[in-house]
Amino acid sequence: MQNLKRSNKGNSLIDIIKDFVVVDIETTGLDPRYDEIIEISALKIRDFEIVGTFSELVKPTYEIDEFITELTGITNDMLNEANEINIVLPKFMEFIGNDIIIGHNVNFDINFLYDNLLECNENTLNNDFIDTLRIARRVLKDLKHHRLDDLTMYFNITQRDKHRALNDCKLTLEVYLKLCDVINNEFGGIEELKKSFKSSKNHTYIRAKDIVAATNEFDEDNLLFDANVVFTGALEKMTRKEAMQIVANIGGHCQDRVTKDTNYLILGNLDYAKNVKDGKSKKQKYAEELKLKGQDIEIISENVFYDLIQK
DNA sequence: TCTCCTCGAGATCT
DNA sequence: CTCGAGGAGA
Repeated sequence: MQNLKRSNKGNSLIDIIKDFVVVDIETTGLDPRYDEIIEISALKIRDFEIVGTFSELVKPTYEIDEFITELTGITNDMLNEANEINIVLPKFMEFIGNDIIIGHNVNFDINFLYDNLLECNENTLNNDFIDTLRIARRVLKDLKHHRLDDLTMYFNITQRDKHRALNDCKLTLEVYLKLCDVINNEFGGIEELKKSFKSSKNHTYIRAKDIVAATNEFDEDNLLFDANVVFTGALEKMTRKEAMQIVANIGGHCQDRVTKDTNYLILGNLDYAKNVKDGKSKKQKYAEELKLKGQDIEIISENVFYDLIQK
């Protein structure tokens, strides 16, 4: 594709700070190369309080489409009266100064601003920034989604109907303050959070031995009871982890790989695995080999597995 | 068995 | 970026 380096762009920080600016923009789409900024807003924060507000519509080169009007409530009529980007940007830059920028998925906003600034022949946008999305994903691991709407819902903050930049700044500010509370009260403090980002070995590997049965009441008639079970490939209806939990609850024993004790190999979808050439993983090949030698091992499809766990 | 590497998919912003 | 797969090497 394209090699957009954006040199001198600021660094992504993980921190609790009391002085900063919250930034949000509205655009005509998601791609900075083709889409335009139609609104820029910012809040200046000192000692966790709002001390200044910036909010301006920006007149784009092309008319905006219905989808964006529906999403934001911004119309072409409103934009016709607005200033163009080369007028608004310098004022915005003066407003934010050297402050650290906070935003939700803030790279989106910064990349748009950075590229537009470059086109207007201004300086580069080199402020450091803090991304509430990045922090939320780390400290609220149990949440399935971390969109701004999900977080305002989670924290019982007012819901938004349309996407307007200034309102979204205010919501992002509240989310950031709530996240700071979570970091302090539940995560063990900001240093603990920083540490969790520093250690590069955050990649968690699901190990069969980590799955323990949630019950002692086993159905001893189930074929999977006391059987050794291995999965290969991705299942359609659930994750590997969920499937292993079900097996454990039936009284089966999950393994990470096929061994001489394995009784069932369950085949998921291997399409995604580029290094599996002929459609069979190493687990499957080894299982077939063992079966030929007379081992009590069944190679079953995902659907047969679902039948087995029904009973 | 344990640790690390690679790769694809999905998430998030409008 | 983060997660969850397969796989290599010690």
